[in-house]
Amino acid sequence: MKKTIIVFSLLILALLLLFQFSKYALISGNLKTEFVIALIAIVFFIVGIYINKKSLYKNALPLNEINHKKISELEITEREYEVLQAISEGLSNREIAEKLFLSESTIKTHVSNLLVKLNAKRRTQALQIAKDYQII
Amino acid sequence: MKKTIIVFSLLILALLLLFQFSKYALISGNLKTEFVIALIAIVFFIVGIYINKKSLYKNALPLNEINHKKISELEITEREYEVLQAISEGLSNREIAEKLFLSESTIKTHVSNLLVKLNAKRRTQALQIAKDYQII
DNA sequence: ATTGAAGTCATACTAAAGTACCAAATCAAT
DNA sequence: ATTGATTTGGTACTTTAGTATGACTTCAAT
Repeated sequence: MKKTIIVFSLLILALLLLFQFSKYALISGNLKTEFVIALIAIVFFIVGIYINKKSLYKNALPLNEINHKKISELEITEREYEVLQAISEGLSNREIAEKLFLSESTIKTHVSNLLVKLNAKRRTQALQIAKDYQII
Repeated sequence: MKKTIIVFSLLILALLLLFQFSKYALISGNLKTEFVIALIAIVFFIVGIYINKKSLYKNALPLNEINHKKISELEITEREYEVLQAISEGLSNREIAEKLFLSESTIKTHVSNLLVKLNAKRRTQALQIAKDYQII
């Protein structure tokens, strides 16, 4: 917020200077009218783009971030979450076991627990629900 | 593409008119210099915001649209695609059969064909690949 | 020191998914 | 009218997924 104030103050200051400069330049006849107009146009054009970009990236883009609150809300543990991510990669239980250096039994346990916690009947449904919650 | 050309042509035309108008206004002394400068600044400011918004929404936001080309490239049929969508909703083969008023056998056939076409070993992997291709 | 949560693994089972192969109906395009 | 792609469905089979239950270990917190 402080940063925004400073930036805008500097911006207004710069614009005032530009106004004064352009008036002086026109009156004294050192510069052509076209040039001054073009300069002003370019400066405001860039300012418009800059301000718009800032506001768009900050407000309009809800860049799907992971909802860590929801993960702990659902009481999903570290290991279970790792397994969930592996499922979303399309791995089988055996492949997940190999990836995490665990037995297939352990993966099955984790998957079962995940299904209960996500209130899902299948791993594909778990994926759909997890995406809904934005936890993957 | 045609629309873009028309819009930009009109824009350039408008700007040329503005240039001429401002030059005339300044020379004839009907308007104050500040007013003309402010007018130009505002116009270009708005144009800057407008152009930037357009380009941002079209380029920076990969607003996950479905890649229909890829679907036909993979030779995925209508029915198969319906089944793929149902899988992504987390449905079982039996549930998909009920939803589409088909037998479970038929769904299994479609799923098998989908797995071949998507080069996947499992339905979860099919989902991951389909998302990669942006076809779901 | 005890408790409780997390993680690991096994057995035995049922359910669902997936494969292979075949057969038949539909339907648009030549 | 025939062809070829799509769609539907069946049987028989193998593989994978998921459940239920129990046991053991670790490790942080009381």
